Amino acid sequence: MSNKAEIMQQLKSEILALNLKPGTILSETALSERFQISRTPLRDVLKQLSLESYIDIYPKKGNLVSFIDLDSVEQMIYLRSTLEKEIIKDLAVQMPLRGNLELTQILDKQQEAVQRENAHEAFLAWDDAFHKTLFALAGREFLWNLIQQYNVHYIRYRRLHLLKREKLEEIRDEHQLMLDCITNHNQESIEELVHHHLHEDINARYLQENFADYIKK
Amino acid sequence: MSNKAEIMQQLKSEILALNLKPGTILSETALSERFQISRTPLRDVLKQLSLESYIDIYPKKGNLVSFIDLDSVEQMIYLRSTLEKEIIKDLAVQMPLRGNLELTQILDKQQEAVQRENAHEAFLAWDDAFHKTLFALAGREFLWNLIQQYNVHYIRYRRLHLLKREKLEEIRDEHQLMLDCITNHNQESIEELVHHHLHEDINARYLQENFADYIKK
DNA sequence: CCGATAAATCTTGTATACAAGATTGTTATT
DNA sequence: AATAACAATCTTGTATACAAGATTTATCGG
Repeated sequence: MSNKAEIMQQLKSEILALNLKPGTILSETALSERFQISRTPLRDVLKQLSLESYIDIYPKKGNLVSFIDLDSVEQMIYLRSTLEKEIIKDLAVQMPLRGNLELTQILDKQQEAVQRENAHEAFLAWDDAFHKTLFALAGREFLWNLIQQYNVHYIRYRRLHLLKREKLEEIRDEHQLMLDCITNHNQESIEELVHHHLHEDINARYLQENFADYIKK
Repeated sequence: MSNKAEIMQQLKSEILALNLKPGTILSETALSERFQISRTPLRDVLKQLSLESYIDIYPKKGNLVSFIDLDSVEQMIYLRSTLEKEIIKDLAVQMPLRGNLELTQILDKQQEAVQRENAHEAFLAWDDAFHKTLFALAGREFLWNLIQQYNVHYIRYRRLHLLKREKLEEIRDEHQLMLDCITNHNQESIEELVHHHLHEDINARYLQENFADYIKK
């Protein structure tokens, strides 16, 4: 572990996995000892992390792992919901041939994860893969990547929800319904479907009560 | 002119105004002499400029003002169009009381700019103000700011179009129509209106022919 | 003259010493 | 004991010397 890209990836994944909890101090000197590298390249990494909202830099005071910003979460859900409605409607008009196969394979893997115990991580990964593939098939990978750069708060928010199996099944089934709409060229139900799919599990109160010290006030 | 924020603002505005042309080399030593500051803080500025696509950093080679990426322009227009359809529909359902006055005042100023000669800059500024205010009234300033961080290519693209007066009048009139839809709670025409408004002046060929050396290949 | 190789000179990347602000702890005074 | 002033020690911010890669120039051989 020595170059900047690796260090950044490492810190990002620790923050997203909540191993580095919101509020944790990331001091330059401590990190430079941990990664055996000088402060200068480390500052590059921290600068980028702050631009992507992983950390907050307080000049001459220190760097804190950012608290989860529920407003940001709501805004990103609105953005994703709006965009995905449009993208899925586009796909219902025309989709690349390979699309049906790719999406079906992902749904199979996700179904597998629903059945397994302790497969929460895998489930979320296949969930992401499904949505990312929708963007890609519509030629909107650019916008998927743009969203990812602002998704720290949303990703951590979602990870804190431990969803019951029935909920996982519902999510997976809704994916199936989306694919059905696309293949049947049925634009009618898409808006409501996508809106429900992305807004359903907003439960700010649950987080406020159980993880108050992770949340931005 | 000495602190980092000022330097960044200065470089951003020179790039957006195309005073710094795409492809121009921004060497650290040259900039450090110009701004009378050492390379370290300058590198912070350049890092951020690259993350917002103002420049491209080629490691150990140099920093170039980025070429205008027409794909990015198209993607951002799709994003804005999709979002603004939703936002204006939201406003047609409910808008803060102050909204009507604020938007009307902006439209007046923009009308003034249409009449004046050589008011192209002012026209574009009021155009931006109108759209920004729509976002703000809908409680979506967060998303407006997000878009701005990826707008280098779109802003420069739009600036290269020298629009005729008839075109300016059309743009301004469409703004008026949008406001009418909102106040009349008329959701019907919004989709088509917004789509036409943002997609109309895509004329990649014009740029390709007249500013080929500004465009990313 | 042409081409290849090497050297000089660009560029940015990294390490580190020092500057300066913020916080903490201590001490003196009431 | 409480408070104010000061000092020590944290933190990050900046300047600069040096390292290392990339490019250009020069030199030498054919």
